[in-house]
Amino acid sequence: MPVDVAELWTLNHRLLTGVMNACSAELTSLGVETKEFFVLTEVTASPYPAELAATLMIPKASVSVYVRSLVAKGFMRREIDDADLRRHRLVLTAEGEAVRDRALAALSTEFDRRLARITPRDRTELRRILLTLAAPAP
Amino acid sequence: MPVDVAELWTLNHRLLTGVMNACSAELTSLGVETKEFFVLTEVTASPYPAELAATLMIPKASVSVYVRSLVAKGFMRREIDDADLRRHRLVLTAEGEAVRDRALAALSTEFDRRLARITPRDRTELRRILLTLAAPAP
DNA sequence: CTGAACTAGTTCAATAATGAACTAAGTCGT
DNA sequence: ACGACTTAGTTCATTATTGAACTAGTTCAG
Repeated sequence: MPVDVAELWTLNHRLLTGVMNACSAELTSLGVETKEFFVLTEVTASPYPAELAATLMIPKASVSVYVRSLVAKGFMRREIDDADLRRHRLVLTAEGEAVRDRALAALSTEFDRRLARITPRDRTELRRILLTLAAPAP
Repeated sequence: MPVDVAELWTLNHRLLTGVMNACSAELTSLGVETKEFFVLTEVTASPYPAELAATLMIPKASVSVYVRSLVAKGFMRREIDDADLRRHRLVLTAEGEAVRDRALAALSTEFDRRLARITPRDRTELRRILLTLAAPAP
């Protein structure tokens, strides 16, 4: 059976959108937008805007917007990087970490509702396969 | 090992965006936008705007926009549904089918480059798992 | 019948996303 | 230590997306 790109895309899109929609009320009450949420979860691993844009594969102009908003809400702050004055090191505030964790928990609950449909072994498989596929082109 | 929602989302996003980016030149030369492409591939299975909006999980206002553009380009046409005069049955033109197939081929080539990293059995697994996860909430 | 409630699709005004141009800082020749 | 090139980040003008209001057709209870 051939694996059809468009089908996989649609499935992925449905999965992610479905989970997101189910949690949007929760995220809204935490005061965080969908795109901002992904910045919140990645910023510790990739603490500079350019790095975030690269890992999350979103335009850096968009990262600017999300970071500005997150800073305005008090979820993170910019620090000048002593080693390279062009760079803004992004640091989560305590509130930012709390919101990230609560949002992650809400998403996980909904996602687990779906993951419950498949076996634990399948979950590990899925992660392994996606890790391989999503790696940058060689 | 816990499966982290945000991680899966990021992986998915990277995979799909990466494949799309690699093909954007091809799609552009075929005269079709990314979102429009998914409408093109789904319209045979879901020939009405409202149905498309539901399966693709995009707002119906957006479907309106994409369909308008695809019709303007001569890739599909609207027919009034005899059974329900409110409905627009969408039909691909010969050119629309040709473009869909060529776009699908381009995407598949790029996607296969990535799928080549995993075994055929894993591909089937992936599809099976996503089918289960992406089904509408019970 | 009638009209209230519903559904398909569109339009439009408002919002969100982003390419391109820009500023500032860093690096590397020579 | 200079100029040419590269990189980080922002800004802004433009385009893309979409919620909400709307039109038109359908359904169905009374």
